[in-house]
Amino acid sequence: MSGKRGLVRSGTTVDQMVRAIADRIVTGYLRPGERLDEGSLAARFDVSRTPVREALGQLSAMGLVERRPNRGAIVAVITQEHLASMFESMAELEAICARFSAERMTSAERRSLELEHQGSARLVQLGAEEDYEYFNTDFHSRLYRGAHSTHIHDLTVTTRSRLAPFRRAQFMLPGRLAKSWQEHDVIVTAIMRGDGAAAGKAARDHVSIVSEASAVFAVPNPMESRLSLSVRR
Amino acid sequence: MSGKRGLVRSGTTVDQMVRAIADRIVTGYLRPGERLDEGSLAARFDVSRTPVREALGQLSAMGLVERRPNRGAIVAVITQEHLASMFESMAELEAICARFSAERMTSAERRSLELEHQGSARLVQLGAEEDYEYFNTDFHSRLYRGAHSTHIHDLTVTTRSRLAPFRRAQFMLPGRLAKSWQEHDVIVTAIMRGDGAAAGKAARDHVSIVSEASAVFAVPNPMESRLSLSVRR
DNA sequence: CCGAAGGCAAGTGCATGCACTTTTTGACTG
DNA sequence: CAGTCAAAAAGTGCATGCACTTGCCTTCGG
Repeated sequence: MSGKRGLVRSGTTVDQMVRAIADRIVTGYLRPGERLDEGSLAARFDVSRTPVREALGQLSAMGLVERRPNRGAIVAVITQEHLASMFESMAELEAICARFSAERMTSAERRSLELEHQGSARLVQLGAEEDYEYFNTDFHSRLYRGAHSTHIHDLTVTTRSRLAPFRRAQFMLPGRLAKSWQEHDVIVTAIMRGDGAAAGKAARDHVSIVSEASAVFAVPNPMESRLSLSVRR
Repeated sequence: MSGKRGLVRSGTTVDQMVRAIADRIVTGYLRPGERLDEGSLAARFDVSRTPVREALGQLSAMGLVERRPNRGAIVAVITQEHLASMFESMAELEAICARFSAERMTSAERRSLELEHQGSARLVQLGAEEDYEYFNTDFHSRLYRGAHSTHIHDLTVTTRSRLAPFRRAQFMLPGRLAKSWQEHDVIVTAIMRGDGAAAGKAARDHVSIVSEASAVFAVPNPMESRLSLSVRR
């Protein structure tokens, strides 16, 4: 090995590669359809191709990249249809989490949720988009954890991360912050009074609205992004 | 390479390994906690360690195996708690599929579902456990597909496969076949009349019952299965 | 007889190399 | 000048090798 790795964090090299690549995909730095060349990635991270290959395999198992035998890997291309399906699933998963949260959250969790939610009102007034986005992620995480079910939690988190590249679009819409807060408010209120059905419905509606906002920005046709990559080279 | 592989089916070597190992885990041939030695697996399938490692990585990403850095891989050990969480998720996912099926199945799908379901009554009368199990898998697959949502379908299928090792126990209970058929019947009836809510509830209840039946057979403590492996060597 | 230290065997983690497949390129032909 | 074909280039798939880590077992001091 050529000494210590460049950007070491923790875990094995493969784990680091998985995180590094997943990060770049989820944040949109690597675009759907973009070619993932083993050699280049290996050079880029200063490792051999072996761990890169393993990382790509795992990412492919997670659905973040697509692997065509003998023809390399690309960042997973998501069709309009599949995207809709993922948002739909997300809405259902959030609904489940909200419902369970309403039924199962400890009083400490409830207090904390409400407190944070009320605090976020300030961010809306200030129009602090970025801070609100940060809070928003936290808010949803609380719901996932509040369901007190590790597997539901995992399914939801994974689905959410796969949707991440498509969510960024939503905040470009005017008045989005206030709207989002209102929707959160309905969810929180339902949870506070232990009304699972209402919390579930509110959460589902919340996601559905985000979904509609994002759909507009989705890639209409896989071909497009596939073409764009040749430019990059 | 040492000529053609022993048990070739299709795809790359790694894919075959993933399927082969996943199969052995899901069917219970490999037991939770059992050691997965790279060298032995490589010898067993007559490949080098490289594809075995990749396969284990992917299986770990899928949650079927657990990898401890520098300390090898074992078949994922599922705690009582996590198992409960998975059954719970499964119930919710099945509920979603049933609800969507009730709302979205084409008339051809409905007809076919009902036909197959009615046909399975014979298997119950005959007490054909194995055949019924085969039909049962098919029945549920129809519901998953009937939801017309690829992502929900995927989530459900993966969760189901992870639960597979724990489901085998259910048919040991007497009168299980008739009970299962009755439960299916409620689901089918609700789907036929397009009643999503009823179909969802029925499907959820159906899984919950299986869950209770299986829980009894689950490993009470991870330690136990971890110990059993040393015997096998 | 118990426990710590050290060495050994087994096994993992990654780099490298070679065979094979796909893609590209460029000369040649109709 | 477009189309075809072959050879080179690029890139993937797997095997092999070596360094390192872990767990075990021996050995020695207490």
